[in-house]
Amino acid sequence: MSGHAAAVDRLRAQGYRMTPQRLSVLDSVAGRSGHVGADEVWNQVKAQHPYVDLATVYRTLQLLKRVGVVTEVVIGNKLHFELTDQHNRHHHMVCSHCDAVQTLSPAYLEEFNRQLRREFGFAPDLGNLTIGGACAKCRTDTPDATV
Amino acid sequence: MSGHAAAVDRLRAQGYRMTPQRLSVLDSVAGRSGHVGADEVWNQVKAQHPYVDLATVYRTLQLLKRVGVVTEVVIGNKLHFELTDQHNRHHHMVCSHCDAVQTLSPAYLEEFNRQLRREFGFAPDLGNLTIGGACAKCRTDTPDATV
DNA sequence: TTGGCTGTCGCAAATCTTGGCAATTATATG
DNA sequence: CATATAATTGCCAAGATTTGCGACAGCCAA
Repeated sequence: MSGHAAAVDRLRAQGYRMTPQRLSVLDSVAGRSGHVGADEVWNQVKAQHPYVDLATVYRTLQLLKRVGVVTEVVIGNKLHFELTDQHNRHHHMVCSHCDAVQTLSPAYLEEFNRQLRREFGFAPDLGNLTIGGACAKCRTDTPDATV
Repeated sequence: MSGHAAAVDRLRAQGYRMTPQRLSVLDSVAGRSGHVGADEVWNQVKAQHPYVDLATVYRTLQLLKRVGVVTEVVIGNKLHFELTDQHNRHHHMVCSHCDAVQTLSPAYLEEFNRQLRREFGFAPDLGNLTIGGACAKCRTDTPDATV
């Protein structure tokens, strides 16, 4: 729970408040090693605070994302969230056939990132990047990938 | 309209049928230079075939996407579609503040694409890539981008 | 302390998207 | 050209996510 002090600071710094509901949502996301869906979070949160509304969970997840505490990952067509880990940043490669997720080191995109900023003034939020495609196992029946 | 012969062939080749509804949806997407939302497509389709259901539009768009005739682009939290243009492939940079969309040449990602295949056996579907971030105009208040 | 300002919450309604199912229709075949 | 059959549609409803709103609580100024 002490690990949440940083999150509280981050909220405060931007004029937001830490509430029991938000703490509970944060706990839920932090309690998993991988990604969590909003519905899973809700279920866990309700165990502690049965009255919490699903809308609050969604709002909270978006808020935590906005202040950089959690990272959003699009898997299939559901949103998942994971704790933002400054020391182990990574992207995601999601197989569109089997929904398997692999992580990818940011090193692979550094040059790309620089180019976008230099040439377009566009600051990509690559903490948020999810690359769809076919994983090694599912490659067989996939037509030529487009670049 | 003659351009749709290719689309019909593509459907046929995979055992699908061409129907008036589908033709109408295709017309609607083809009639715009940029992206179209499902609701916009629906409105246009209804002008020709008033009885067409929105679900049919969604289903058709997904179908056309599956056979490679249209490309799906996630903008804000809505799905948009555009005609797949083999001769002018591009990616999208979407500003998460103002939802502005810029296109990006695939050239920027060729090396990245090769790397992913070589090192992970992962075939990214980069025809579908959408990069979130902050555009030049909205950059000011954005915290440091993460890579 | 008293107000007032602002952030939050729960609830309900709205928005976007997908799925089930019976009726309809495109297409190959005779 | 009529027929069989499997794909497709419309309609309905549910799922997933977002938004508007009234009520309430914390915090700062006077």
